[in-house]
Amino acid sequence: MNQRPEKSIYPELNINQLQQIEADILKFWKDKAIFQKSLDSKEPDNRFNFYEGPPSANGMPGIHHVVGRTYKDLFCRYKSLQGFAVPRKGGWDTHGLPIELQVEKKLQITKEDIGKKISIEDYNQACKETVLEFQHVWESLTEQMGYWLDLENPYITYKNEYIESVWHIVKEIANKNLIYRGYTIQPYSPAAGTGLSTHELNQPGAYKEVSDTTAVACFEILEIDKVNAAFGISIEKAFFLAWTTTPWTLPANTALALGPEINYSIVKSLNPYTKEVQHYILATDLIEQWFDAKHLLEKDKNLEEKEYLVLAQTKGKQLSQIAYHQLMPFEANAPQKINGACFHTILGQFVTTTDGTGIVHIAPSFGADDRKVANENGIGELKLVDLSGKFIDGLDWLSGRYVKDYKDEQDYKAPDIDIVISLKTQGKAFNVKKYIHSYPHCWRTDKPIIYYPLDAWFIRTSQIKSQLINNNHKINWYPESTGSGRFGQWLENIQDWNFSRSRFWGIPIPIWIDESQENFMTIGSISELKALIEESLSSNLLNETEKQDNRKFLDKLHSADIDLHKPYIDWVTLVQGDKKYKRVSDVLDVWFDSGAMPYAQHHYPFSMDDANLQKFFPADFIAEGVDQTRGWFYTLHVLSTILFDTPAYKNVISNGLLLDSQGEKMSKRKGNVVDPFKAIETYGADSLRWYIVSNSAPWENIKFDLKGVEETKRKFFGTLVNTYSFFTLYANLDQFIYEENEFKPTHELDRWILSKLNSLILEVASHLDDYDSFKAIRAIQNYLDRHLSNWYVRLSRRRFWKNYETQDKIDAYQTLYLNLVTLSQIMSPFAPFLSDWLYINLTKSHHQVAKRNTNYTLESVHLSNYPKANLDLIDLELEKTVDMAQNICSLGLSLRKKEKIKVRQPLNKILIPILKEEDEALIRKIEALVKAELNIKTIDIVPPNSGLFQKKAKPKFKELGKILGKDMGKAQEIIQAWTTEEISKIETMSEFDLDVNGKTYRIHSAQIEILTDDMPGFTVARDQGITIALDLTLDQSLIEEGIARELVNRIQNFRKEAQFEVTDRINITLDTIGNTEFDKAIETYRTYIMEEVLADNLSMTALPKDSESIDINDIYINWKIFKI
RNA sequence: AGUCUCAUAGCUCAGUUGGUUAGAGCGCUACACUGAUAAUGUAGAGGUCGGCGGUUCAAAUCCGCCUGAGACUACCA
Repeated sequence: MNQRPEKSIYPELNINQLQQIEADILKFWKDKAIFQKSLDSKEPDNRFNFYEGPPSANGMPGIHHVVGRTYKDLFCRYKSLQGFAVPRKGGWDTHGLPIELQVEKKLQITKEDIGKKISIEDYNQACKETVLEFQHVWESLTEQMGYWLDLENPYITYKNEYIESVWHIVKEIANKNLIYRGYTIQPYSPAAGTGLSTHELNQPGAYKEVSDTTAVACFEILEIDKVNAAFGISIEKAFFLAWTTTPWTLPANTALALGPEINYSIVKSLNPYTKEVQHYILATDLIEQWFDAKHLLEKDKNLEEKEYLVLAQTKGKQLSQIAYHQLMPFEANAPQKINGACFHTILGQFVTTTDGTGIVHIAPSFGADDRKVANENGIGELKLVDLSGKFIDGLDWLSGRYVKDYKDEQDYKAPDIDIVISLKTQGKAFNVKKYIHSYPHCWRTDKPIIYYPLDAWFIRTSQIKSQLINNNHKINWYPESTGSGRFGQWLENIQDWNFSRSRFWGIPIPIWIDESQENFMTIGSISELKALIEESLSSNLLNETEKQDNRKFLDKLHSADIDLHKPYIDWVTLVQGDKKYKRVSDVLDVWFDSGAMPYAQHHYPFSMDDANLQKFFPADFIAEGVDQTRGWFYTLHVLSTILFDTPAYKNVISNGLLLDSQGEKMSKRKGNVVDPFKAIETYGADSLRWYIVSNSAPWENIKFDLKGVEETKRKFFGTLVNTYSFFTLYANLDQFIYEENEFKPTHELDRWILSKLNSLILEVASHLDDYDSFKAIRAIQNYLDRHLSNWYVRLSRRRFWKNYETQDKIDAYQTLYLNLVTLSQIMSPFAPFLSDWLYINLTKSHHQVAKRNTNYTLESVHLSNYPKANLDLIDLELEKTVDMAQNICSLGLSLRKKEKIKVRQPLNKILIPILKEEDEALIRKIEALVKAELNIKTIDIVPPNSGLFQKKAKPKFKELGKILGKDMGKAQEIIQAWTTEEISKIETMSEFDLDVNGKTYRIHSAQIEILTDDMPGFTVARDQGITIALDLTLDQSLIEEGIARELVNRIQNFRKEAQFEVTDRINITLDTIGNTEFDKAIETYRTYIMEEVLADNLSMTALPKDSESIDINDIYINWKIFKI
């Protein structure tokens, strides 16, 4: 062995250094602008476009953000390695409700205070300051986790350029006549005077258990003939029964809905309040809900109280379009006030018989479902409650009363009560009772909400449904099911997109509407706005204030501090023709902001023309959480379909969610959140990333457990560090430097691991091309752990120990080096830090000797090219053979274990029976390996027909199943019962007849699988078709060799404990205390022992009794060992 | 309520187009190995593949229903 050199070529590496390495590499990337170089070094038109879904930086990032970003970074780095330029512009989502709510909380105000206690200007300023409050934290996480993203020039959605692009898009959509004004039924809080988002409704505690008055109302039928016809009866008067938990909506009733396939009965009974005999229609299944079955009569008679009779039954579809009398007619809800048909029955699939009467009271302005079914049937609607929650004028005794107690009035009486009393006295109520149910409440006022029609702007997405679906088919979804299922289903049932929000902090909708509320115009750019303002100023339609405001805005436009947000934009009043246009005060849905990102991030079309945009559009790849399906994924898709009729992205991963180790969603409330910074600090970003990716496929949920990260670090990175350390230990001693051009491996192990390596290169690439990072990373793990470390290195160790330069040793170095460098490249998308460290430190030495610029002389692994598989080096036959060797060794070791014979004790031979002559050559190839690994002298191969072992046969089910069909089971029994002789006979034939259940089948021998079984007289082990037997007899020479090996082992342990250097030489004195067997063993193996332990002298002398002693197979000897 | 996903060892997960001993890692137990050593090997215990039914010669795998977990959307008259 060479002397330890002064300088190491390859620095040492320890598992505890990983965090320091990450910090060093980060600094290196920054100092040398490696990210920028990775973009610049590629052919600019060979682009792989990635879109970053903008996070909002108004809060701390969580560990789940690391998950999505790991996948984003992984595939971008991989594509970069493959030679693509992968621009990755960062972005920040800056608008939206969560931010507004956060600011309201911070300022301790509510929405109503905005514009009163605080000016919109100040409010929006506060939002702007809040929204990027945590930007530096996000940037620091991005950096620390190794997510390469252009943070220098991010797109920010509140910037004027961004807003202008969005305006352009809104105008484009308007130009296609896809924008209209309408209203939506939204949760509305009369107490707070504001609409609520579903998000607010989902606040904990928003749903409360309340006790409400419910009523079953009786709607008297007008067209009784139709009822008689449908039931085949003849009566004069009948009622539909409909149940409601909100009697106050009954004046607004305009229709009744029945289920087409539901059975309805007509029941004769007394009205419980008026005691009149009447006929009622309700769902058959629900009769017993309202009538006591024990009072059911078989035959008609004079009805007593509670008694009832079922006259006839029919399907709901027979009862459609039947007119009824209005339940509660007033002036304000007279038919002429209704903008459509009214007071007849309609059919709705949503009607169920789970509760109520199977007939649903429809008040279209107070329920989304109601409105939908009403629209479909041309039913009109009534808005009988104003925005403060009061009944409007024209409703007699109801007018002016609050629907619910919004004001905490002293003597408040719910209109519900008066309504049901009124119905009772008129014989229009069948049942009235209290009912406890959960109902949404306003989280600010604690008052019940109502569903109320509010003005809103829509994009006619339903009109472009087929385009949307068609374009969705062009997208590769990972997993596929999200695209066809969740997203596809959503598109199939698409509703028009309500893209307006009556909030303040958002992109102002660039729409101006005239006083009639019928005409509107859309502004698509700042210059257009400017021109129109100037034009409007010359019109005499504007009053002085309006002109002043316009001028004020114009001044702002000309100055540098122009801000397109509210309130400034609301100053603008426009004139066109003879009409004055005021701006719609709403802002855009934030999802519109992010969906516009492909265009707005480039300030398209103002700073980038169409031709250039096409270079960055559509995205080749995006990745976000599955919860974005109806968020970002959707709005990207809608906008690109409208603008260019193409998808906005070609490949999309919808990654799963991050749950805690119990499978529960992480939330601050539960206190089960994991701090990403802490995780990175403790285990390193590489370990964290590796854990995430190797845990499951990207689209599966992850049950996150820090213990798993630790295990990853220990298992994978520990093994990697060990393998590298092994290499450097000897490579430094021998001053090894890789020579790339002259390498022709000859050693079986070298050829094998290189074959494995090249197979790995192909396998990883093919999985990553499928966006299956999980399979890719598992392949890498398997290769490193099972093949490179635990087989190649373990078996090759002796080759590195050799004392002199041989071709074999150089080959071993070359092979291991090649594996390590290639591995650093393959794993670089997954573990960008350590892989770069490895690459840099392994290739540094190579830079000087390299004759040209190659894949191994680059500044960083991330600038290198994905290794090209050398197909010539892939030898599947060899890979299979080594698999067999591993198998044999494992079997051999298990036999030794069973027989309690240490591996250090050499044994004479093992026996391996083979079924085909050609297998012998295979085994001979790996003979040396197996012999060394199992510490045996020879391998005896037992030829097929030696009669020494038994055979077993098994049908090949896949092939024979088709032929034998039902007889398969019986055939299996027959075949497995065959004796060794019968099997041997079958083997000589290519085909034979098999009788099963009286039928004869012609079967090929190849359709039978033959296995080796027992070897009588030997202890055998069997697995995967291989059987081995171990010869356990020990002779004197084997025992002596065993002693020598034990001694070497003890001396090596001593050297280690005494912390001798690997190269230190020693002197040994031994005293066997008269044990002649030991004396003889040591004499025989003297040279072997001295070589193994680097001893210059080995003397056998008596030592003092109190000398250090050592135990070998329960025999004690004394020794003395010196370092020279 | 609708749409979708998931359910395999104590834990985290594999299991290709259905094919006969259902695998790996962790953890546990025992033994071994050890000049890569906070590493490693071998072995053991641990599974009616969520339940029921169906298709098939053959089901963890395909189909139906149910149960449980989760996501999104909507909302209960």
